[in-house]
Amino acid sequence: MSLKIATWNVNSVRSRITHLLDWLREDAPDIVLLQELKCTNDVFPYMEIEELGYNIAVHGQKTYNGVAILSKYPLDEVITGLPGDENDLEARYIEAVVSSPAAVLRVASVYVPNGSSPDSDKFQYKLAFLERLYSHIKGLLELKEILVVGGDYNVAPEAIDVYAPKELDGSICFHPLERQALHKILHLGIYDAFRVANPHSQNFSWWDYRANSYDSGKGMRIDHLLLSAQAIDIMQNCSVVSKLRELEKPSDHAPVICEIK
DNA sequence: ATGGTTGAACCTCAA
Repeated sequence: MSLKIATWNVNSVRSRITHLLDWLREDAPDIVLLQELKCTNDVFPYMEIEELGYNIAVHGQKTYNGVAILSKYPLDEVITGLPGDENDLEARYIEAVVSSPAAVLRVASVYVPNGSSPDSDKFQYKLAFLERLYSHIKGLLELKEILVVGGDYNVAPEAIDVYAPKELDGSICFHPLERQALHKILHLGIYDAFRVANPHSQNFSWWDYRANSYDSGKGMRIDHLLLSAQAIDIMQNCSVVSKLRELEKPSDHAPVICEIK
């Protein structure tokens, strides 16, 4: 008995619904963490996804952001919004407990702010968000559960995770301050599933729509599945589902998927 | 390449 858990920034769930349904049928992930729904809860395409056997928890927002959890097993204890700032109303975090026959686990879907440019206010919001995520994950890890915090972190952890590390050093998604903030989260003792499963592979999860980036291999690995010790120790594999970036009208992100025993 | 593309909603913003 194993569980497939994936994260995917869909860049509008309504624009990507055909790709999403085809992929759910083909790869049959048990749990999917979605980001950038770009819609409110009332227009989320519940019916088509439920027909494939998924339970759904959505934290939507008009136009921007929006996160969801799809699960073949029941979802309980749903939390929406990242704790730590009651003035932050952006829909960038949802968490739930999944009860599968094999195990009970806690999962979260997170959409870290892009940050725009390192000299902008949005970058300060990104750093503050990562600090709040640090505090929240610190608390979750004390529960000593099987925990998966997956999403679009908008940060590439290491040089191998970007196409041109020297050229990109200091630019958005690869600035020392945001990398430090992500490393601080990892140093709590939560593990980057892709890097644990593939210590030396260069596989990106996002490619800019512009300048033919996908075909020229200019991407970054900014989508991550972070697993607690209880989860990483039973992980079997982790990979990027690049084929979804090759379809007509793709998301600019490809899913990342792992399997736990 | 101070460009380039995409999506949502409005003709601009965020990514």
